[in-house]
Amino acid sequence: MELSPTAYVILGMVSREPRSGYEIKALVDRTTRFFWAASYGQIYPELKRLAAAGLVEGRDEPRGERRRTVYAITAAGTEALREWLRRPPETYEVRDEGLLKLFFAGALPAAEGVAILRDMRAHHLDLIERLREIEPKAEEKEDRTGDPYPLMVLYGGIELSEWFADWCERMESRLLEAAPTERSN
Amino acid sequence: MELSPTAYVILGMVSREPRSGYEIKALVDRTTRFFWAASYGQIYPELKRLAAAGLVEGRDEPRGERRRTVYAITAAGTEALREWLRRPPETYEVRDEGLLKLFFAGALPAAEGVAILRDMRAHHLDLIERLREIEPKAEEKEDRTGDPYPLMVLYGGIELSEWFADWCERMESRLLEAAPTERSN
DNA sequence: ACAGGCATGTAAATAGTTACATGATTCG
DNA sequence: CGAATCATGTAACTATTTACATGCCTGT
Repeated sequence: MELSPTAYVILGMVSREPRSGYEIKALVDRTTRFFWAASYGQIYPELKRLAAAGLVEGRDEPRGERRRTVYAITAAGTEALREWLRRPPETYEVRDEGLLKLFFAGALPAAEGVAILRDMRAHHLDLIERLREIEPKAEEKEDRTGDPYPLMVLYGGIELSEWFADWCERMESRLLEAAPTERSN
Repeated sequence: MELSPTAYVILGMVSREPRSGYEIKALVDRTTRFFWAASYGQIYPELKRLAAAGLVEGRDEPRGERRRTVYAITAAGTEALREWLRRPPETYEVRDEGLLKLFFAGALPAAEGVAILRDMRAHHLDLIERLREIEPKAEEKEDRTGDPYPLMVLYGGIELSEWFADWCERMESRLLEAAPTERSN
């Protein structure tokens, strides 16, 4: 049985403790979103498919009058998750409109490539800030669970963004050296 | 008129010289594919839409009996491309199944996270090699056109992959230090 | 009373890939 | 001659996002 990567995101998210679709979405938004996003439109139908396949089990756990279904992973689900984790990854995709614009920046008057690099840099700086906001929670969680991987991935994301922002800065300087703001020295 | 980023890829590709859909696809595969892919299923219909909108112009230029339509950018097309280049980028998406697996690696027995990092590292090393194969062609092209951006982006991609491969290596060592191959001191 | 968060879900639209069909040309 | 490449295109499928609908609960 072939599952989509998004199915494994869900499996992974319920593997430590049972969660509702809503909680899974919230968790994804705080964690994997940066390298693997998922929307309600995927999560709820996928939960039903996984339940039908016996990889998770839903249980009604209403809070007051508000209905709520939490899903727990089954033995078969744990097996499927591990089996996936052991297969080499297949998808590695980047869709970066900034790099795309930079690639075509030759269609613009000389100095304007610099503006693209500045936008890209600002974006990564902003991303770093948002990732740093997550940090305390992730650190606390590592202390509680002893699982080093989520924090490792978070630090990796921060470092990567720092590399990217730095690269933008270096390329900006290089462009400015090559074409010194128009009439210079 | 709102165009998709893929439309701008096409506009960018025909902005320097007229090209056929087939040539555009081949170019994309050698260049932007690494941060913005496009398939025939997108390119041919999009070329017709762009032609209908007056942003490109198709001309029949058969080679022998083999029919062939090359598309040239129009003044309006150049304007649309420049206008897009000046807008700040919107999309920045990464879909990295390796990072996803690493994130959930806690579901695996201790030592196995290392295997994921090794797979990721191998992938980036391989990517570096493929990018280096493109290098000579890109350098030669920069000499011919004087456009520094495509090569800049290519070097950026290589450096990024090098950073990534190095990070994998460092994280691998860290895991091995933390859990020295089972039963230690 | 109302805003905001909790909770589940679906319909419609958009995006994108894959596979196929067709046929010419070139090179070994 | 056959394989690879040039060349155009479409149909079917899969994935994914967005927007909406519904309704309860908590805090101000």
